Amino acid sequence: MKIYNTLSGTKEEFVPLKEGKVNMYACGITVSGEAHIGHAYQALIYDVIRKYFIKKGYQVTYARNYTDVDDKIIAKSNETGIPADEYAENMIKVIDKEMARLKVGEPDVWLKATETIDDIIAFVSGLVEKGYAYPTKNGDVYFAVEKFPSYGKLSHRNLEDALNGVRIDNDEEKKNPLDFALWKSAKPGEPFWESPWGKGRPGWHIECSAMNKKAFGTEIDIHGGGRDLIFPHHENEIAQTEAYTGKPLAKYWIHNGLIKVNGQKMSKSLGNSLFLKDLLDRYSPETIKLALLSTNYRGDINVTDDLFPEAEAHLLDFYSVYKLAKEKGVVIDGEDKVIDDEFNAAMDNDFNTALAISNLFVYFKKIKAKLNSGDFSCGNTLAQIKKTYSLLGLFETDAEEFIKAYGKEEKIPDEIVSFAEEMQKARSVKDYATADALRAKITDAGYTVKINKDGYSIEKK
RNA sequence: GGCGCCAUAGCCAAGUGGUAAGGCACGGGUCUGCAAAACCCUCACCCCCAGUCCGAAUCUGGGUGGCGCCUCCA
Repeated sequence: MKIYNTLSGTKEEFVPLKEGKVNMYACGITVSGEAHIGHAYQALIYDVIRKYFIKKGYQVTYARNYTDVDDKIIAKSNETGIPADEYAENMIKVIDKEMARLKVGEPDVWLKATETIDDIIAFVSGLVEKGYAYPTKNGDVYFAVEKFPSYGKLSHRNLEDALNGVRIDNDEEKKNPLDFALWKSAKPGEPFWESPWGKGRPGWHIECSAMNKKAFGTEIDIHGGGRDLIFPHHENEIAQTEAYTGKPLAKYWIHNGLIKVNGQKMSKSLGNSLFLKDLLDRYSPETIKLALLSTNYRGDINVTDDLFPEAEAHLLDFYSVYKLAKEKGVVIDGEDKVIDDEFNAAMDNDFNTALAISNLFVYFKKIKAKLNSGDFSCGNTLAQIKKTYSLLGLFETDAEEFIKAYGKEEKIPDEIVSFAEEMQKARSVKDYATADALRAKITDAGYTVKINKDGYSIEKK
């Protein structure tokens, strides 16, 4: 099994720290707003990865966090008048609900920054004691990057490189512009906790280090997150944890690509964020998953107008094969080892869900051909596809239900049906002028009539 | 400016040494009064240059182009 490790920049054979066990951690959401498609993508990927490890027989512990105290949350709190902790708590509930709607599995361990404050303070104290961090007279505590020689090893930049890019105004109290806050003193009106350095709250990076330590102790197998977190977030996590524990934070670092919308980065300032809620209102959860998993997790996904509609059309097509098989009396049961083997082979190569999904088209094409030629020996294959691809969250709906819910066959108004009936009558007596006129009426009303061997069908356009 | 990632047909997208999966679109065909749908078929030497090798989309070097990060970000 191969995994691309950001740390080495190569695909590596996966060897767990402890045989048969996988400890993984993924950086979750800062709950200053609702979940967007990028959050969903990230949550989905690590859930799939977790499930695959379980399938391979590993005992997996998967931890995820919520950052529930930060500048943006405080800003939102001031904006809305809702206390910051309450705002964060509500947002977590909303996000959890949406993720559940998408049917993304929950991690084994949920962590929240505000529930880890004691650990964070102990962590920061330890770093100060060891000389890796220093408090300022304002009550802030900074990590001294120069004290950590391998700073930059994840993002592959050295201190000089990184320094080169610094472009923000810096706190004069900092010894090095790259030093980052472990603890921030509270300004009037901000939420705070008592600490050896006065009233304050944790910096972003230290939360993850402390939560990781809380959940797993020292070194973990896999640490994941969005690619935008490599620098500085994950770089800083490494510095903190390794300075403190003297041991590597994680053996494998994996990073998923980001979502773009029509070629542009999704951002608040551009106003082009796609919220999970809106997508779920328009498409089935399986559609969203199929679309997102059709690209390797490391690549960016460019969401264009037809990405989701196309995925939904594919799913409808797949489900229609199940429906057809059922109608032909095929008993969907049994095993097909080839399907599962091919799936595993794809996933063993850095979780290649894109390849696994493209295989589906080949399978269904063959099954369809079989069914149409009167060969009904595909019940085992159909059963296996359901079983194997449930790992990606696909084919978990009853075929008829799915088609009913997301297909184009909606209730057709009686008027339209009667037009179609008349049209058929006209056609039977070769009165094509009348037939065409009726067809035009139906089309104008927003429907399409399809003539086929057995009669006709009407679809909404 | 620094660092990183990427570059495969009109579009999306697999493929890490042996002569290019899959999807969408296009084109052709079967069917059809017409049309739609369905089904079948067709469609790329892999950004450029040089090198390594019997052999490279796949490895090395150099270009060119795009993106990301360096400020909060999944």
